[in-house]
Amino acid sequence: MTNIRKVAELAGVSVATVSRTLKTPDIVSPGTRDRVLAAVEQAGYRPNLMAVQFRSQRTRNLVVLVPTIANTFFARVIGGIQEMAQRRGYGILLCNTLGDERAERAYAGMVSTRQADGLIQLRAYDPFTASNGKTRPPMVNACEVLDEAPCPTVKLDNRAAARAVTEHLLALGHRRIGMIKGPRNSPLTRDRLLGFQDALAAAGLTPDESLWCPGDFTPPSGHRAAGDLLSRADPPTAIFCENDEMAMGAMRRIREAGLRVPEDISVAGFDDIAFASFCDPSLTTIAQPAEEFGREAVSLLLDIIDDRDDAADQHRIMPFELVVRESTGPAS
Amino acid sequence: MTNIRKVAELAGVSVATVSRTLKTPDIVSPGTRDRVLAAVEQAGYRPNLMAVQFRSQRTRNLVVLVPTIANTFFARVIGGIQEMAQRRGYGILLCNTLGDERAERAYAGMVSTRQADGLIQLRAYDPFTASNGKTRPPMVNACEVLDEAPCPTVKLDNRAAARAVTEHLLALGHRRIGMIKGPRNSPLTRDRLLGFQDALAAAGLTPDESLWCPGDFTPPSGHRAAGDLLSRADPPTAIFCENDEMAMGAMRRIREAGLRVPEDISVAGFDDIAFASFCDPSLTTIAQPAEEFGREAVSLLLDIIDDRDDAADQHRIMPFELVVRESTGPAS
DNA sequence: TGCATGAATGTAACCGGTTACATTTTGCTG
DNA sequence: CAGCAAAATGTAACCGGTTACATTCATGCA
Repeated sequence: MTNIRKVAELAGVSVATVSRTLKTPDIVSPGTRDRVLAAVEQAGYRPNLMAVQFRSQRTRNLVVLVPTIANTFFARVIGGIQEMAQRRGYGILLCNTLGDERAERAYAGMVSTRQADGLIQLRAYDPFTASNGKTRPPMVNACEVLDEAPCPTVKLDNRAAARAVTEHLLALGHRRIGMIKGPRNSPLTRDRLLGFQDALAAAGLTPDESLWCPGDFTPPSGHRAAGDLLSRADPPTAIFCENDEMAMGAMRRIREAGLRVPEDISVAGFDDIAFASFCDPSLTTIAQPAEEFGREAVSLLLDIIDDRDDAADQHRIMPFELVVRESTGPAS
Repeated sequence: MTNIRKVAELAGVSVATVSRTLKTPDIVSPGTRDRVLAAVEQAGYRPNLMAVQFRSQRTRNLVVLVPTIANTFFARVIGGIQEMAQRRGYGILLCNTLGDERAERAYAGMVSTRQADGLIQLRAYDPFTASNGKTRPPMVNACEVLDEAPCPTVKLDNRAAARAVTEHLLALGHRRIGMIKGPRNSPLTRDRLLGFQDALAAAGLTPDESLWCPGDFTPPSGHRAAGDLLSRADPPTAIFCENDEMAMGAMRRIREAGLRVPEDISVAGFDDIAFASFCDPSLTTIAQPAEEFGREAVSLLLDIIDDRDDAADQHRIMPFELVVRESTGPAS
């Protein structure tokens, strides 16, 4: 392996001069500089970044904990994370946790053990809970956010967005509205449910909890839940799904039952994934700036790492937009 | 920072004993072992992995170059990579390259500079081409594979798979079959096109190149290309899309034209992404073991890294399966 | 010419583990 | 109890950069 000593020897200078030529060329005399650069070229020298990182105690890597990379929305968020990280000179270590807290704590250890400089968590769980009293490693919580997050957060006003969807359905004359929820115990699911109830309450309706079905954000779970709703004696005229993937599954199930969307049943989703505008019928949903979530999370995290004073307590609320497409129509 | 010397002091032993207690506990006497472990506990000691990696010249990280993480198929492949890497004790550094060769070469540098131990490339490009005569860093090329890959590869027999799809369409009586291609210059696109031609030739048909439209594997490009095909004087009765995302876009466009799938036009895709079975109509496609691509790639890469002798020249062909669903039917 | 000053360069400690080799301790046998 | 092998532990070099501090050298001025 060609190291800095070999280059120094080749150029007839000391290792310090080689290091300086590469890091602060202006304090090296032009003659020496050229000689060193020629030697670098000749030896095909690339600095061993492990040594650099070790010396500087900075890896310039960030750990990202993703519940499921298979989820199209998260894929977009990761795209944004990746883009901003690259721009700022950081790499990302992707960890697909499948929501397993033990795995998340293990991955979070990569920050404690200096494999990475910070962590972005896309789920509502603090993997550093158990870390005993020590200073918290740099972390940002985005997308699905803890209520009392001990770190900066980036999230949507899920309650307001869910309310907007529900109000849209109410305005179309729907009164019995089914709900396909996300995983239990999630603040995100809870907030979307609250927004849903807010809208019903504002319209003077009492919510019917028998129309709330559990799901897990995958198309099959939406399919199953919709089947459940359709089998009721008095099925809903509209279904609000907490994400688009479940909405796609639900629409499929409705058609399998011989019913049409939106003529017989309206369906709304959440996230505005790429397929939302290409499926049939195209999906009414809430558009979120997914990539922007990622970019913002990286930005906040690097603020902590470079310890900007005001960085620790930043909480960003990202904008949403109700996108009305073909899957919702007047109540029959 | 608590380091190994602090722990050694606390336990009243040498740093070597601490190191041995953690790495090879069996060669340390039980009494000392307990004392050291207690000190580790008390000090809250976590080994600095940067130091470990630096010393051992192994990062236990792998770089993954992915053309677009937004593509559902790649998301599954990455899932498989991540799973196998984790199982073998490696982390993955994800790089979303968007097909930019300059970026790919830059990321590949992470291996040359020891930020990672190896690289998985999911696109047909060798980011180490320019590296002058040196020994090639460990690399595996998967999914979209170079013809004369200088490393192990994992791929599908794209030609045979495309032929299978086309034969299915021919069997349904289709004679004018449109083709929506992937990006030019891609061996993958070329092979799928060859398989398509193989089937036509075997059926005694002469291919009509005017029915081949360019696309880029995204839904909008499929949408556009389908519009193009429909505007022909004599549009095709079936369209074979080189991936599912374009097929979704194409189906959308067909319905916008007031035509039905498959009654008026059949559509077939490639990849069998999650939505293929949930869209309307569900999509006839080629199922690929996406996660298995990822797992296999990691496996081969680690074989090279641990230099198993026979590792360098392995080429895996993964199985495919034609999945016939609702989007293809008899020619009208 | 002698000396001060600053620029250029060299020397070596350092980061925190690992491990070859040296040294000490333990346990066993005759 | 001597003597030896094996087990346990300690010492210090090492990985490859960075950088504080030391040293050398050139320049300008009195």
